[in-house]
Amino acid sequence: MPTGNNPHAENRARRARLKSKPRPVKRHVTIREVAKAAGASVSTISAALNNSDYVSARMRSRIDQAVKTLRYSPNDLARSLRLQKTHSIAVVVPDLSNNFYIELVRGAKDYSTSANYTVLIGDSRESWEEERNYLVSFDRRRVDGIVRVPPITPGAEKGRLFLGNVPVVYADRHPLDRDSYVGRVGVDNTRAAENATGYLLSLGHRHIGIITGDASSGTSVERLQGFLRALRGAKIRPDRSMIHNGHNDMESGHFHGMRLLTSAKRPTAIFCTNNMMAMGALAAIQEIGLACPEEISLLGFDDFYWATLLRPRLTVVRQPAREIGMIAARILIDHIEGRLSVPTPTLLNTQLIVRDSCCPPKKN
Amino acid sequence: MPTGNNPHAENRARRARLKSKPRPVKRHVTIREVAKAAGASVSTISAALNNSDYVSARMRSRIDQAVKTLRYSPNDLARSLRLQKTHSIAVVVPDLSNNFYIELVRGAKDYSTSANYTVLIGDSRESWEEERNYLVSFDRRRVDGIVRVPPITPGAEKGRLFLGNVPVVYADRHPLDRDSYVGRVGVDNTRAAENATGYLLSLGHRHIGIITGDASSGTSVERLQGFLRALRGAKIRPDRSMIHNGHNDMESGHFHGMRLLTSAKRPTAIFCTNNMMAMGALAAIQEIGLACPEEISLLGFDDFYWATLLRPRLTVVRQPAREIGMIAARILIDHIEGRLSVPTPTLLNTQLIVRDSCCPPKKN
DNA sequence: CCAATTTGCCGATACGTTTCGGTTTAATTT
DNA sequence: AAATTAAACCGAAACGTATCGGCAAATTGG
Repeated sequence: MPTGNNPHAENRARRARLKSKPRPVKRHVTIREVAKAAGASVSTISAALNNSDYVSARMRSRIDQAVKTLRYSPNDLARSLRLQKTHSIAVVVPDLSNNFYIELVRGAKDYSTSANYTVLIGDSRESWEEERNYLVSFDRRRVDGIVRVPPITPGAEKGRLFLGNVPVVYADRHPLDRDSYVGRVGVDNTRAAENATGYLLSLGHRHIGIITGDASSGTSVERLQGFLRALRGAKIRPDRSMIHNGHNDMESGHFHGMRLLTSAKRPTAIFCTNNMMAMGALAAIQEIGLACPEEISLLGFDDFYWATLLRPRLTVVRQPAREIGMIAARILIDHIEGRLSVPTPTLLNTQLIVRDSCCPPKKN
Repeated sequence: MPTGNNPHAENRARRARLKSKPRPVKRHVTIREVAKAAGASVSTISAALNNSDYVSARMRSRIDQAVKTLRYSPNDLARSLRLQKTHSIAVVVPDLSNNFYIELVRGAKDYSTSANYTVLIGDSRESWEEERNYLVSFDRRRVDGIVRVPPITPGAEKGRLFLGNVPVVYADRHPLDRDSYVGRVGVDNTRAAENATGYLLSLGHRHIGIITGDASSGTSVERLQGFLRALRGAKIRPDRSMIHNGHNDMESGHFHGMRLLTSAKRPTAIFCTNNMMAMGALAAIQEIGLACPEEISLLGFDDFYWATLLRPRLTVVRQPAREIGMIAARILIDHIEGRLSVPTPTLLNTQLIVRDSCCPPKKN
């Protein structure tokens, strides 16, 4: 029995009022109704459901029964509100149609699941505005942390959004300027690009074009630097006209591929710093009707499951996408749960997957 | 000033207690602190933020000020709890690495955004268990509705989960048994498959293999039926050994492609009822070293952006993936907001995209 | 057999919002 | 000038859950 003066009438009245306006179809069953059905108090139900505390076997089975017949589904909104914790993280990537990010997301998801966290996915499509929308939305949802792969586009991130106090770990890409984060995981881009370029050099190429991402991204810059370093190592003066900045999508790979292939001094090889641009460049090659690799070698970054279906089968630098996602999630969750660590960048190894799209240049 | 007896001490104490255990790093700014900073009451802040009600220009600017300096970010958990509405829907698809579903998700997302709804993405990877996890998780999050593309696998959905009262619309695939839903959108699979098969017949093929999905899916069944109907229309007895059931992934496309291609009476054409299996079959063709399309024609279902990069460029039945997602979201949201409609299936048009992977069979 | 534990359960409170009904002050009407 | 109305704001009560201190009853120890 309620101890105070009877609040039932009031409750009823308020409820009716609330209902009157937008007329929600059907209410969800609450823990209170379970309590009534099981002849127990709300707190007991709660205790039983979070199987902690003392609750007798008899009571527990009565509760299970009630839960089942009422089809009770706990309200995570209320739960998270009370707990001041959602047990969820967000992963925001720039392009879900890029298989690399799917793998990354899946890695993050799998780790999170094993750590009892839920994952929310954002797909910013290389747009700062879209990404911002996702970030504020996730922030308002009070995710416990965010794995972020920011867009790369000129114009950069204007306004510099501040997410409350949500910890962020950067994966794959990272911003150039000092941004606060609790972790960062990716690959040693400079070394990977240097090695890859070295491979082309070893085949005998001296005139190599590169299609890389925008210079506002640390990742793109590093890959370009690796490229340049390899050239310098081989005593080759980099040719300004051989360096093109794309947007990490197929279209700009195609566009800049076209420009490279139709330029006065056509390169004998093209290095693309991500998979989408490599595909775009391949499209350009096919369109012009050049024989690949005989007339033009093509080297990509990121592997993808249909790379072997292409003709020629694409030679690429493989990044461990799945691991990047897993480790990003791990670092993030470790931080959330107070297992601190210094935010030193975690760098994973890349691997050059040699297939058919590169060969020595034709002598002329 | 508080009117009752001073509750501050108590609050402080409880807060300390709450904090003591897992030690949350830093609390979020609440509307109450904004109220204090702006010298207004909580209800006024709320009114201002949801720019409704009467709030003077002066007050509004004071509030804006406070919001900005405090970096206030409203708590959507509390908001949704109070509102009994999350303004979000979930989209659960079976395979995010299949570009078809990315497009579908993006369509749903774009429509939802325009209707002021947020989208949560689930990727069940063709696993009933995974899908179930997503569904109950989204249900507990109290999404307002779900766009569902269930997995296709033998073993089917055991236990038949009941999501509270969350409205569901099926997209692309739909279950065979009577399941309750508020809408369903896809294509006329039977007709699409019949037309596609008709195209192969018109090229002169009489011996056609098909790789389709599991028979537990209405969609797969319909596509198979369309195939059979076309054969019957051409007075051809379907050959049981030409019909293979895969799992809608590349691996099974490869597997069954192999079996078809190495069978005693090799077909002159193969029809795959989704894009992943088409790619798998192509891999098999390449592996065996058959000339496509001269020795074996290949026809796929679903278009994808790199279909023209493959050699031969793939001929496919294109489904309007993006539209399917958009319309699914529209139907769902219409339902949520009480704009009712009869749950009659919405069928969109497919289109046969003729490229290079089909040609008349060789005379022998 | 009584005191001290332990076991099993319950009531009340707070998490951060929104909303409804009031209340005060200012503006308008009679 | 008094009475009505409008404008601008506020207090309190939920939304559904978890937790903490209490309180009986059952169990134990001496």
